[in-house]
Amino acid sequence: MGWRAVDRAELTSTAQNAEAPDYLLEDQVGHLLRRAHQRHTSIFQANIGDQQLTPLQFAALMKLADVGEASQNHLGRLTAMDAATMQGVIKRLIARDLIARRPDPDDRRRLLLTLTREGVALVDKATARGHEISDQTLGPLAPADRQAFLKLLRRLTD
Amino acid sequence: MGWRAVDRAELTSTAQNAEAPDYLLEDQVGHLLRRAHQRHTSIFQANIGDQQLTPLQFAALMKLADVGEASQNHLGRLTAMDAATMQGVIKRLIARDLIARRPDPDDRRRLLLTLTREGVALVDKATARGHEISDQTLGPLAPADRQAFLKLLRRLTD
DNA sequence: CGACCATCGTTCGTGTACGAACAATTGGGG
DNA sequence: CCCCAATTGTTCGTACACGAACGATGGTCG
Repeated sequence: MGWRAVDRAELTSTAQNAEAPDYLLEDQVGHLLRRAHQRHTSIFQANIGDQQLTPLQFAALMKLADVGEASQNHLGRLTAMDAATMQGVIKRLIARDLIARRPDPDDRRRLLLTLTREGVALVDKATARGHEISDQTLGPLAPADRQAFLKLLRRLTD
Repeated sequence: MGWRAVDRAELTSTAQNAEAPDYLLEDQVGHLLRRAHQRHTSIFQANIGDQQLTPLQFAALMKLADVGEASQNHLGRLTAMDAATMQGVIKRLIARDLIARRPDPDDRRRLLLTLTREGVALVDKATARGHEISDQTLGPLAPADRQAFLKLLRRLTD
């Protein structure tokens, strides 16, 4: 716990406002959501077992394994990425030969995405890791609280 | 609700895997945290009433108003931003003349940050907005569920 | 058919995120 | 007192995130 000495020093620093402020950052949902998400990505990186693979790339791969084939925008909606973000994610996955892209014969605007053999292999290998990551992220919660938390969290998700 | 027609089309697309996949993206904490955070930043932008002000810039301002004065790294720890991220946030706030920077006479490594008069004025104006944003983010939850949710969320926050 | 509007993929610009490396400074131990 | 480890702020590179604008294609409706 290397933070103790540091934190003690922080407290003695510049406590200008003795009165309780009317806006406490630590109590705001947005800040807590951001920090929880930060913690999750940190857990992801430490456990996914592939230094290059990011959470969004993983999400795109898993979703593609789920639906089999999809256009970029479609996959973007399924994974909650806009078209511009999708560009970069797809580009990097193609560069690693994890997915392939071919024009849709029925709609010349669309590019259909599929997993390559390497992509399928990576999905197979990483699926268990993904579950471990989710478990570890929820680790601080009592098992009985986890479903309740997920249920509430899902309501804040449009 | 302009998504209905679109969503119906999605469902008819490419349902390759009839069996239930062993990894459902929609059920993973990380994905839900990301989406909830996305929704929050969207609510923030629509309600903060300052087109240029971002959630992190707002957090830095509010925290600075709270502690009065802090070095960059110190403020970074208080707002959960690393030193590199802090660079950009501070640079933009200084460019808008919302905060000022002066060397710490007791430690020549440090740069002390304080709110300018404009910064204080903006904080005063935006505090109520901040509370509204938090309320609206928690809007989908029943009032009785909100504290329970925040309590659980706080546990996933290191 | 032809005007019109939605959708698809792309690019640009700005703003988080963060690992890594760096020079300057500080504080502590020998 | 000197050495050394830790801290501070900075820069670089990569990867999300998303608004905005764009050209190309597709479907619809008069």
